[in-house]
Amino acid sequence: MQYQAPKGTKDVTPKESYKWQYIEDIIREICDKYGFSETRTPVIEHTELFLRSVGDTTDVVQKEMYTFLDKGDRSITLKPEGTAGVARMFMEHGLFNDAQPTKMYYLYCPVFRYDKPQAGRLREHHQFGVEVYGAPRASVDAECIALALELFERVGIHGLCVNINSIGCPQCRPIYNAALADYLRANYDGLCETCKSRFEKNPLRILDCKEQRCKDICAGAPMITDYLCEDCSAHFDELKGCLNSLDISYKVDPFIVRGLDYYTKTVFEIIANSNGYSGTVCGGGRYDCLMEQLGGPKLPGVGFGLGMERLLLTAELCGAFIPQQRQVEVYVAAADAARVAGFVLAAQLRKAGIKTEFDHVGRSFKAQFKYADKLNARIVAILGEDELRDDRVKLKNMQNGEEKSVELLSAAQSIKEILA
RNA sequence: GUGGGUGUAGUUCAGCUGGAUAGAGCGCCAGAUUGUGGCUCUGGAAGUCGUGGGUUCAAAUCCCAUCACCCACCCCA
Repeated sequence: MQYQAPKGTKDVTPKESYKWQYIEDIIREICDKYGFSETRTPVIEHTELFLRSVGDTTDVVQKEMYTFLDKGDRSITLKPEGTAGVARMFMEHGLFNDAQPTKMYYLYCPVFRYDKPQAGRLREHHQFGVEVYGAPRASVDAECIALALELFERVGIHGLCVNINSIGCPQCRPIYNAALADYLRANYDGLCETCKSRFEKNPLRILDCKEQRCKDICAGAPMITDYLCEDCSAHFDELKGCLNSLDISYKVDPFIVRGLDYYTKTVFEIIANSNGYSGTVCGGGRYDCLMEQLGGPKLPGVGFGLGMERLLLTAELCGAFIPQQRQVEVYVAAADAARVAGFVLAAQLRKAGIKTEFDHVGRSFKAQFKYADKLNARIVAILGEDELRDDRVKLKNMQNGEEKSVELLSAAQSIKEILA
């Protein structure tokens, strides 16, 4: 084949789009129930927005962004995550002037990261995410987690782990960072090479290292949870209390450090451990300083992002049943002499709200039947020369084989009776 | 970005210690069944053997490069 989709991108073929639609429908329904409204923001943003929000020392910004100059010499970036764009939209439209909180979600939002692709990790993937601004209490944090869990449950994904942590705020984190740096400096020689370089840029990231020697060192490192200020500590306690009250089981994992700089206080990850794919299927947290950092008012925020491709992959590995939504209700099979009449009948049935299919290939009468069967049509409306002459149509129920002849004019009514 | 594996019909794969017209299942099309599907049987279409180069009398098979996918690391959704 001469052309193929660019590396790390994936087509959704017409055979599988129903899976996406199924999940999207569930998402809309749940978000609506929780009081979230959909928002849509551009695929491109000014590069500066991501430098200021995601953070210019993060891997995402440093090596994974699709950045280019447009014809007006503006530096433009394909969005690598969903939060920054929504924050920008929120400020640009002065939504902070409305009664708060503002609860928003985005769906099928394309996200780009220049990374080495593998299963569940693409260069272009699609996110569903939730953003709440103007709600400082930890109950929203818990509400977001509950929303995500409800989605997973509805889709049929089980065996999930909720890991939470608090990474403090500008008050307490510097104190912790200093303590961590002191500890790591004392153990510097034992760290792996990448961690040695991390030490200068972002020592927090070392906690996330998968190398055993670094893990061993980190096991004895000071814990952020011991350094939280009163406010952060109370917030973290409130979150745990809220999760407990909803019977959501979770694990406090002091080693969760998110890769995006805007997080404060709550961070969480939902991990799938299904046979085959195991990894983060949802990640999020609180970003109380983001809005201010971007030059807006001081307004707390919280949310999460969730990769749709990973969600779908995990659902399939869990053996989740995803119903095929469309089913042909009537296939109009017409003999050659009755083609025009059949074409018109199909149009009339559709007008009556019946899902109808008609032959546009020029198949033989018999082949039309075979094809109707392949489409899983529930009824075949037969228009032969006899029927055409008598202004009638024969309806065959494909499940039980029963046939009955009805007047052409009352076909829609008769079909509805059979379908009911 | 680092290391490893794999690329053969639409699809899943066989063939690979070099040898003649490159195979199978499923799918697709047609017929058996001259107005009636599923099952069965018969036939058919469909492949630059990922791409480019090299070795050789001869390459799907060996070598090199390249592209893509998969796995691990990194990072993340």
